[in-house]
Amino acid sequence: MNNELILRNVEKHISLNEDEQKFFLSLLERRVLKKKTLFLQPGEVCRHSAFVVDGALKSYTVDPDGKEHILSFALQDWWISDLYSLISQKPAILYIEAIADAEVLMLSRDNQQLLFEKVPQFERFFRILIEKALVANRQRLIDNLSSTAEERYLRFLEKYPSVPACVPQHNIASYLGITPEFLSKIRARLARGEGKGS
Amino acid sequence: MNNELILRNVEKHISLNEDEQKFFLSLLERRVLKKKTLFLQPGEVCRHSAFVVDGALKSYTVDPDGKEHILSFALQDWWISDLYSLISQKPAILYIEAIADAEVLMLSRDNQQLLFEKVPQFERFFRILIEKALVANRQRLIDNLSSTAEERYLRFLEKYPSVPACVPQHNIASYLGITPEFLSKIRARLARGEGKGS
DNA sequence: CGCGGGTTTGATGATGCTCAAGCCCGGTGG
DNA sequence: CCACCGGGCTTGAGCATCATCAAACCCGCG
Repeated sequence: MNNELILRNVEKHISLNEDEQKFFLSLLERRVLKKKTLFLQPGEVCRHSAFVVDGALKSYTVDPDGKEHILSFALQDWWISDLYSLISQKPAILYIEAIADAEVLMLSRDNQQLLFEKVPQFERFFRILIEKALVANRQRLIDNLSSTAEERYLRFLEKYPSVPACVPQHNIASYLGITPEFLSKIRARLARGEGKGS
Repeated sequence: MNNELILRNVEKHISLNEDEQKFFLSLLERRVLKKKTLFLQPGEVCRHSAFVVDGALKSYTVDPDGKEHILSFALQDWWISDLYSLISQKPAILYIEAIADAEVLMLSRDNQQLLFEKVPQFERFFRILIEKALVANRQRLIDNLSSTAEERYLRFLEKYPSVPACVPQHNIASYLGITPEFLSKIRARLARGEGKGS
């Protein structure tokens, strides 16, 4: 059953009794997204966090030259949203889009407030989500400042081993901040067993 | 008077009556930091946010090769802390250090809680600080993914025109993710009036 | 004066981009 | 069933960006 997934996700950090579980589930809205459907786009205000039950999403910006820069992926069992727009209720700058057909559970900002009032533990839960977002962002910045593309790619594989299966290569390149061609060459080199120099 | 500065800083986003101002000020702790003094180091739990009354600080990590990577500067009228450690009360990974002799006003996590109870507006104020941190981080990631060092440097000058006066060049290079030598070359090129090509 | 740090300059080489072509492979229409 | 796309991945040649190393310079300070 679908709801098991999100309950287990939440119960990684807090524990709920049966009533709390039911109440939480009652606040969620299910939505199916076909590949390439936009869940959010710049200008809109982000009113929901989304929990991915199945499929894959990405969040990204498009720069003045029309190039796409991916900020995050979200596969099964991950949360995704534009945290900035969600918190501030100002217009988003990000796109959030389905990479593959997907199914998500949406929690609106209003329902989240209700949840906080009735089950204060959730304050803790979502605080932890923000912490993780902050840390991930910071770590990624440091990686970009200090490592080569090959190192970043290897670290990416360690950290998100399940991503490459669901996500086209050129999206991973965009996430790493390199061109698809160059990622391809890195992979070729690694496949030949060369870390870097023969 | 020193306290005027922080009051005006806070009142950019919320407005306080006289009692609230006094209460707020009573929770702050003044501290003077000599150049090169550490305000926070990895392993410690970050218990304070710091408002810079005067001088300059930086936050950074040191990678396995011993290279320093600067995450943020803080000059007069800025806040600085390790947001992750502060929120989660887990050990920090960052250093925070005085670049020049500095004077800060510290707000401890406990006093911050008191403040939230007595003057709930401050919830809003600190939420705005987190939003800004998130946005700045995101924007910087995108810049690093999409722009050359020269573009990043120019954008840095626009965004923080007052920083170069207080901060040694090699620190700016570290912030931008390039070597001091290369930053020097960029500056030479720009000084010659060449944006890039003759 | 001499020392030490930060910045500059130059030569050389690695890293990553651009452009252009080829390949693989799953659809789609005849 | 096959021919033909078209999108994504790969390959290669040539070029821009940026790092490394070493030396010189500049300047404040003991």
